Amino acid sequence: MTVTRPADTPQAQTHADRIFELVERAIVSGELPPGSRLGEEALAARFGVSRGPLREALRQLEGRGLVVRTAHAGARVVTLTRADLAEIYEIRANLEGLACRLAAARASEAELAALEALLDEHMRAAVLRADEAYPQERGVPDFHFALAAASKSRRLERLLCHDYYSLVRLFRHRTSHRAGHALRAFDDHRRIVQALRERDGEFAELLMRRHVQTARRELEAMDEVFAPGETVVPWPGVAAGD
Amino acid sequence: MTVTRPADTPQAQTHADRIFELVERAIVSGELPPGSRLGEEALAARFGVSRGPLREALRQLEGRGLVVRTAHAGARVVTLTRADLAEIYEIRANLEGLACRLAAARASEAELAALEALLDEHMRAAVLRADEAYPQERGVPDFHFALAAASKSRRLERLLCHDYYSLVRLFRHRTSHRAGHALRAFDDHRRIVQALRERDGEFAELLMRRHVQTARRELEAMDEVFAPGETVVPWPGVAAGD
DNA sequence: GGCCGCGCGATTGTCAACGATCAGCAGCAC
DNA sequence: GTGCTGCTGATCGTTGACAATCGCGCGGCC
Repeated sequence: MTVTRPADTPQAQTHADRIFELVERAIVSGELPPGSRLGEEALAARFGVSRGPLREALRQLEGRGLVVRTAHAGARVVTLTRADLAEIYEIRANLEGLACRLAAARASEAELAALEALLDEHMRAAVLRADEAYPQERGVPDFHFALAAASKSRRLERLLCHDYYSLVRLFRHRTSHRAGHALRAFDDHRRIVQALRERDGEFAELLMRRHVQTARRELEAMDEVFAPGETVVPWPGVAAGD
Repeated sequence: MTVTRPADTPQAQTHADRIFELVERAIVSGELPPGSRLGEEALAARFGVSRGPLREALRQLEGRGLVVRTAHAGARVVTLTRADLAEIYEIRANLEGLACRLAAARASEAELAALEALLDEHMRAAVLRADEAYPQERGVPDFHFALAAASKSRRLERLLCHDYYSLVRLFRHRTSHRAGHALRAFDDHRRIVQALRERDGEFAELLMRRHVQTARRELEAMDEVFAPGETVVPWPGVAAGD
């Protein structure tokens, strides 16, 4: 009983894992803006570790698409273009649609009830602060996360929540999220859950695809998502190489 | 102009990148069977590098889903279960379907012609050796690769050809690929290209989904894909944890 | 005056050694 | 005989230092 569960305690995490999460959070939150250089020594000093674990974390972040590395030239935070947004949301629409289709067939009654309770909670939160965005990372779990879990496909869930959500948040982190968007999104979610209730996978998939595509169009409409100032090219030098 | 292109010469590759590819190839080819332990020192000695670059390569492989790492316990080649096969092929069917839909709308005439030429070449190769499998990694480029490229979505292409194809080959590497499968697959491919020619994205998507799902069912039918002997559980100890 | 080559600084890639942690086993108490 | 405890061997995680490479500014040359 004196054994501390290594899977639960953050102590069991190795330094590289912790640095990975910290840098990921810094990138997604905008603290490390797109295109900014990630010097190894500087980052290592900032997080109080050596360059070894940091390099491993950087490799992992590269695999997740959050940083781009060029040999002997260092790592930078990825700079996403309009084409990237279109591609990411196209893929995400399909994948989340698949999650809906699977969830309609596999979700348990308890999971459906949990989804509905989640919607109720979101509505209450949205009513409380109408000017605020749709609740995210405010302690209240995300709708898309719960839905991915209900698909009962661990790989799909990991792909959606672990790999792609960071990229999506990279786009959303500076959007002001006017209230109209939150209400429309909430309505979409409600309709999707209803389709899930009726076990109509095809319809749920269609609704989810349209929901994601709507979000894409909304994001594409605002320019401030991409460039902080007016720099269209990520950084001078290698741009169209790969 | 005297500059040797660093992106083309293999010299520009760092050790970690090279080790990554080598270990990936060893895993996919079955040289490192599923569940086998990947001791750092042994691998480092085998490839003639230190443990530093090797650890980076292992991290990258973990991110790609080819190895599983547990802190302080080492890395092992991933052992894919029947559930994994179902999940992977379900996702792949959707993604390749998406690639078809995009390719139907975006592929240039030259790309379509190249796809048809590829099919001709495949047919000739299949006719030459009817007992052989569908031509793969024999110098002749893969059909699915060309199609992913034709989708004009770099991220989708990377996801399909770079991330998921290794997993698929992990399943296929020991299947004997009887001739019937090759012929049916070739016929599927021909029909898909025809739909692409007619710019019928919906139909091409449907065909591709069924094509992948058929491959899935065929793989599920043969037991030798999963366990080399009769060990159903990957390795004793932690099994259902994650 | 403009362009080319070149050395220097900074940064990355790599290595070998140190401390930390876990699995397995011998030994002892019950 | 059985269960626990402490050790030991091996392996992983981490560190600091060394070598290789690239970008950049200076000087020389056309």
